[in-house]
Amino acid sequence: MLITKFLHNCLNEALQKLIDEQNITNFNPPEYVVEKPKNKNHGDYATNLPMQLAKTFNENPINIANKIKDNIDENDIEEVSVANPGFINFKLSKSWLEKEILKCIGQKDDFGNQNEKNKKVQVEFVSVNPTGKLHLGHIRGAVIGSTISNVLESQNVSVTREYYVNDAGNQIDFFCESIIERIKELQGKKFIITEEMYGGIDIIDISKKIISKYPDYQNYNFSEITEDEIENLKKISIEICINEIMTDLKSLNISHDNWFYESSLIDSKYLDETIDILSKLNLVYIKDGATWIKTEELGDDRDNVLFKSTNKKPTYFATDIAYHRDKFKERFFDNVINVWGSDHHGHIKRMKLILEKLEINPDNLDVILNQIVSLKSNNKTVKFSKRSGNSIFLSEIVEEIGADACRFSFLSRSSESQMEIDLDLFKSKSSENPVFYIQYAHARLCSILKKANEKHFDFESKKILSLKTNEEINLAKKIAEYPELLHRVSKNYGVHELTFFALELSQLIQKFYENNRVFDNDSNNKEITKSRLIITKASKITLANLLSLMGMSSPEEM
RNA sequence: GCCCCUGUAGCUCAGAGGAUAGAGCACCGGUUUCCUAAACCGGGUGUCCCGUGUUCGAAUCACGGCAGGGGCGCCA
Repeated sequence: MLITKFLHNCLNEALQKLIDEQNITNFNPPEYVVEKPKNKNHGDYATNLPMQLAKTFNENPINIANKIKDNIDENDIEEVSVANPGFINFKLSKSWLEKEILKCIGQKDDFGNQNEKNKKVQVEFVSVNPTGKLHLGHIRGAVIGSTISNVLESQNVSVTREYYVNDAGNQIDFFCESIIERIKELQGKKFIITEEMYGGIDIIDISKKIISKYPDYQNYNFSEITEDEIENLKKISIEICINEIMTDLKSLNISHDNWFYESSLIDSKYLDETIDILSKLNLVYIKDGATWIKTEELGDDRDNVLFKSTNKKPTYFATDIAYHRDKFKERFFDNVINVWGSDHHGHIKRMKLILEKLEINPDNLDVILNQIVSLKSNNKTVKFSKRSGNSIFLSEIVEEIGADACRFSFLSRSSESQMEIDLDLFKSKSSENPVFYIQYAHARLCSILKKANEKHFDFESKKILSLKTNEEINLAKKIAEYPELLHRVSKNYGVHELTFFALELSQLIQKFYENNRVFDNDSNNKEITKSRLIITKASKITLANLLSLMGMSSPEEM
């Protein structure tokens, strides 16, 4: 059981006893927290419960705290103390801690995992238009989405990682036009890149790949191209582009379970069916040749267009409505998590309003907005633009600083804080990235375990564990906290907490390593060696599990 | 004009009702016959953007400002 849950239970029981004793009726238990206090002198965990009760009990919180304290009787808690202005502090017993460490050894790769009820959750992330290669601005959502997926999976959630491919809008038309012009360029012919086209060098790259895979385009005469052939080239361009995106994502240790094509919603008539439902709800009307939806009536700022007047094609919003209906009504996801760039925030409200009309609980859709990543150079902010070609590609970053350092950097900021990256600083600092410190800690543990193996030290069968030094105890406490961390992150999606935990855990490991020799020349100390090998093993398990959830490697040597 | 996010140490950022506000980096000094020195130990005088309020208690909540970013398309 999670520590905080255990302590909550203890407190609730003690509180119930108190209420029974005092014959209090109509009692509403207050919201209170059990958390690790900032100051270690206040114990391992603390609660503010007495202060929250002060008003309803009309009594001094210290008195309440003492009464609750008297009602707590638990073997696993070594010490319960009351502190001003009304905290109850807990110190957990060493035997409890030792039990947790042995549990970790037993569970190995599963340590930290939970067996909650098996929910079905979809995480949709990246979903960048297939109109070029991924760049710096796309890394954040990719890293956050994949990490959330990993954490949820550890909590026994059945996760589908999905990429929504916007292959139906007019951006694709511009993309295809850009490809045609670049192929013409490669043919040595006249070409024009207009402002609305994609001018980045990645398009040249993709064009080259198209020619090498489909050599017919080598000498193709585009002045006579038919509609059908344009459609064909569009398909090919998207295919090649998606391949590039997949390769880039793979370099960051990311893969999706499902690639969902926007066009499939149109081809299957699922979009029309969905709009029909909204029509029957009297939410759809035609004005100025376009089809509109009455979102203002539902509470949005204004109405929105579903089908454009110019070509009767659906807008992004229209297909996205059908897409989300599909997620809930056809594929029965209990929860859907969308990792979106903050520029989509206006989209959330109207999507939720429509979901409600489609009899889907909007609370089952969580949107994680990550704030924009901007680039700073010479104290000036540079804006990314795919179209102007003003971007740094994901592949360049990964090549330069490595996937692990890249993931760590983007993971270590909370998603709602803006990131302004000075690229030169970002690259030059990469060797000082905390990820190497963390991995070094892991390598050092492996080195000890390797030595134990060489010496045929059997420390796992008899499991002797006796925590003595401060370093051992502090490290063990951190390890015991790990399942709590995963549970919390799976609820609040604050994946940046993982990086901070990894760093703190590594610091404790390094301190343990420096000050608590595992192998000693004195053969009388075999018991200590065995005990420390257990802690070493547990630390390695925890750190490796955590690194794996963050999508990073755990090197055994550095 | 309306909506969203952000403002905390020199820099990059955690902390989001609770006790003395933290970490990484940078900077200064020390540590190696011994499991990896990519390490360890020591060194922090902060207007928590400003103001007013709510509360036993505010960096955290409310209201009003200031500053930066994003959104308010028949783009996606």
